[in-house]
Amino acid sequence: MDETRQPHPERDGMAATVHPLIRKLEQRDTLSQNEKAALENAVARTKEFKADEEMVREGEEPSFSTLLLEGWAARHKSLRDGRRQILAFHIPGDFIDLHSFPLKVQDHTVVALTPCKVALVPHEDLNRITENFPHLTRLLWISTLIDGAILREWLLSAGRRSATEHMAGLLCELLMRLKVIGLAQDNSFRLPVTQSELGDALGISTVHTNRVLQELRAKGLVTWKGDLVEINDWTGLCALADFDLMYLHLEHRPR
Amino acid sequence: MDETRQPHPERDGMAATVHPLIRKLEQRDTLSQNEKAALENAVARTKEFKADEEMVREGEEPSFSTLLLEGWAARHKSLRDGRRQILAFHIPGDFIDLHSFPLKVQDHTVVALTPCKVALVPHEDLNRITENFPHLTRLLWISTLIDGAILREWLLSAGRRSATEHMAGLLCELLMRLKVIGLAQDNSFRLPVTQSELGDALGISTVHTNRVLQELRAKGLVTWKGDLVEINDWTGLCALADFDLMYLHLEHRPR
DNA sequence: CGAGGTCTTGAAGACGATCAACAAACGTGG
DNA sequence: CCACGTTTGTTGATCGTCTTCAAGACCTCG
Repeated sequence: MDETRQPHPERDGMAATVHPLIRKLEQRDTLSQNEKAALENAVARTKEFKADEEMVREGEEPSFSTLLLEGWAARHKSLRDGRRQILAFHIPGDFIDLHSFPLKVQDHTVVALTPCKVALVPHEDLNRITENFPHLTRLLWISTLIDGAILREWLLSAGRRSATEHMAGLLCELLMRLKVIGLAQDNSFRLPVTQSELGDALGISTVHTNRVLQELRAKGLVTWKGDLVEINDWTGLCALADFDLMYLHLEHRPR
Repeated sequence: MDETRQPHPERDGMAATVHPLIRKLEQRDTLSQNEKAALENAVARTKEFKADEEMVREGEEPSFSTLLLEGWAARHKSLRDGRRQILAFHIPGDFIDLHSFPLKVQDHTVVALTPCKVALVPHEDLNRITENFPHLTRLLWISTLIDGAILREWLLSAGRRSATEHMAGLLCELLMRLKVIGLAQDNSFRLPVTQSELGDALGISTVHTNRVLQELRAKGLVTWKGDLVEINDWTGLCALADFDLMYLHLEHRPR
């Protein structure tokens, strides 16, 4: 069974927690017990989505934000004629619509790529956090800023990297992000995403996506076994992509 | 003389203020007198840059953030071999590196496209704002989130729009943003940006940029007189670009 | 076992890149 | 104010990456 596609129904009997978010934040700065408790208490309830379900829709004004606990999701926008661009891949620990808290209106759609489990965090609780926990507020702010930093790298890739370089860079990024939350061991991870979806993320056709992946395999950089990706030549992949992980802001420091 | 290239040395004898930022924020929500004063007081000093000077550099850890008061600037990232992507155009009222306040490290460079005047806002003052003005903090947060929303639209354009559609969309966006700060009258504005820079923003070559602009002019959508752009057919331009200004989050509402 | 989705392959064509050259505009110094 | 060099804008020709269309193989799941 595919671990990322099938969430554990009741991992060791405990209720879902904001654990992957805390892990992500603690990668960047230290959290006090109070701050962790404030995050835990902010979760009103959890919810599950099936694959391909829309989790948040463009134009909505949600009264809560959605924290991804298990599964993969993607933000995307489409043009009227159907051309679609994926704007981000999201993994556990990512707030998929935290920006709708200050912004109020959701300006794009988020879809579940696999079955997903999420925590719903009411905006009034987030408001309370901004009133009482300035440091934690900055950390939440940071998590939206890292989304922005990744977006900038994606734009650089879309504009100036070849399709092959772009794909290489995406794989580098995903490995690093998955490692933070413990979903990648060594240099391999599960990527439960179709080639069509990968193409929508790079802004290329499905056919070309297929050829790009073949090229990466032919060069001995990566191996695919089902949805299990193994990076065989990390150095080579980084060199091809001109990958510099600075943009992920993984350093631990006072923020 | 070109108004945007040549900042007024001493506009009616007053010192520079954060006025364009306040104008930008008040477009989205109401500011109290205290909040406006807190912003004004946060400005340590102003500074000027010549055209083509780097205002913030990748890898720096600035102790202040930079608010653009006059002139145009651009964020960009480059690959090792020199391919460059412009990630955003910035106009007065934009915080060009507010994200370096929570993030600490600047992950890309910002360059002055014209002579620029900026206000320097020490991070310790911003910290004080996050401690004492939660609502104002959310508004600052919003300003980084709008940058992110624009970035998502740019990524959609880079990935899925043709070069011509992309250019049309950029012109639509710039007109709307310039109107907010009073730098566009009717449907025309000064665009002190070379075709090479426009190409770096769209991720296309300079030659192709030139041909795209010719196409827009041939279709009667826009007219150029030096750096003065006039949009002759707003509806047509929006239709070509599939432009929807929702992503600019211009609505006034409690945040 | 059949059906629908996903992956793979080939061929033709479009969009945009690159190279090379020239024209126009601009700023600077004489 | 003109002369001159540099930057910016324009044009044509050729080339390459990626798209589109079409079809077939594979694979997973009911």
